[in-house]
Amino acid sequence: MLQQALQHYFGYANFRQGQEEVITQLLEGKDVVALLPTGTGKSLCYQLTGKVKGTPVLIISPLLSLMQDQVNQMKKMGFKRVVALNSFLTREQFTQALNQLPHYEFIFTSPEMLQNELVTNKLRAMPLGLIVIDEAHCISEWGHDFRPDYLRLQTWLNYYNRPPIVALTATATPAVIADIKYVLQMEHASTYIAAIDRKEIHLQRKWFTTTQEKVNWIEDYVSTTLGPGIIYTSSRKRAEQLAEVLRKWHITVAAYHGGVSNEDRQLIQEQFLADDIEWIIATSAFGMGVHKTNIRHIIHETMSPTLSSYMQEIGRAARDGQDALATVLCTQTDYDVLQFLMDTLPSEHMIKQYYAGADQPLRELDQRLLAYWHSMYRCDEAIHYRNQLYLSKRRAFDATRNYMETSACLRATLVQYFEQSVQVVDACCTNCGLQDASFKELRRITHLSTQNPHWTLRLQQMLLK
DNA sequence: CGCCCCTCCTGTAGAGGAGGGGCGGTGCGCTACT
Repeated sequence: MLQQALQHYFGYANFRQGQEEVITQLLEGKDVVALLPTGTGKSLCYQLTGKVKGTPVLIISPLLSLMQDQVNQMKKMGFKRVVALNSFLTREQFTQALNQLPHYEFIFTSPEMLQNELVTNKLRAMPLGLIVIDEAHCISEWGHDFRPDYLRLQTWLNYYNRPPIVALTATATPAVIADIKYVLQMEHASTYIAAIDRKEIHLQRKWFTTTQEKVNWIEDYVSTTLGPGIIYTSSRKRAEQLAEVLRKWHITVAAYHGGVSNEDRQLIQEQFLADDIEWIIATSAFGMGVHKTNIRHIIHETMSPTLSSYMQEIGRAARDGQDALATVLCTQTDYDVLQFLMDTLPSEHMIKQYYAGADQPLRELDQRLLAYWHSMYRCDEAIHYRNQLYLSKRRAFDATRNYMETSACLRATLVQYFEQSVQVVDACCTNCGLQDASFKELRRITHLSTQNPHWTLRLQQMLLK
């Protein structure tokens, strides 16, 4: 029966890993948290459920660009009644979309938009068949210290007769899954968890004494190695600087970060997808919704603050199943940068001042978090919450530090953070006999993507060194 | 931590160095202004 629906609406004969299990549970009216690897068709889970139930589906998505992509993709597939309710719409378009909301089969929106009373009233008045939280790890990753509207979902979803919820993600620790269930008010949800280990991604770690040595290494490596690849940096400025350095080698690169305009970001992403840009130098802004299959290298100029974000960032490589190399470059001073990036919570003093109504200069982010806490907690509760949050960030940081220092298998260290087991393969990482950036290893990795005509040129450059 | 920007100092004119201070990452929607 479900198989027939799959054939009828999508033209596929068989389900992929996890899809049938998730859809079956949803059709039985259960809530589901599904950790499915990227590229296994997460969106089919809610698309087919919506079609079978014949009632509108609400999809809560973290990025406007992601919504736009999915709407376009669904329209291409022949779904006509699809809308993205967000700030891209003009006032007129917005009013019109709102008035016709019950006529749509799939409604995409942001957690922020759900704080709009008109939107909420409209959605409550219509018979939703399913609520989807796309990229659900954002609840945990962003909700607590960046986008509190993710946590406001807890209140929003608490209404009589709400439809089943499915939370979809590709990367989540058991703690994050517990947090997702708590915020979404679905403690009894079924959980589908796929293995997250990606043995085709080899892990390399390199230590340096100065930042300049890292830059030299990157210059040397990228100028002799074919992409496509992504270099993650810890600041916008450094991304721009590195891009500048690499341009001197006539490599097609682009810097991508929060300071780049929306139009340029879209252009860069399209060019990267089309192999017109070979290397992207980016902050953590880059990656979500990038469905490029042949990424061969992920280099971290500075380690990600958490192993969850590291896993997500390297997980963008090798979606075609061929080998890829993820390299993290480390110096002692990185710890301070990482700690700085984690220690951004409002202080206890700020909380007390805020609750006392005292005038104090606040950064916009602190203002936002304090306003949220004030709406939810008493002063002592807010302080307690803040300190708990600090401790959990501390623990996450300790795990990151351990990855940077351990002499154990890097893959095992990473996968164990997600409380899963690992299948160690030969030369899986620096600590298991992977050749570090020796000439031979470079050539082997380079050899994996030889379709690019520049390849022979690059080889000559390497041989001349 | 390391970096960049700003101010101050020097000693009478201008630029360059010292030193203090702040910043560093992720996005939505809205409003006021061009």
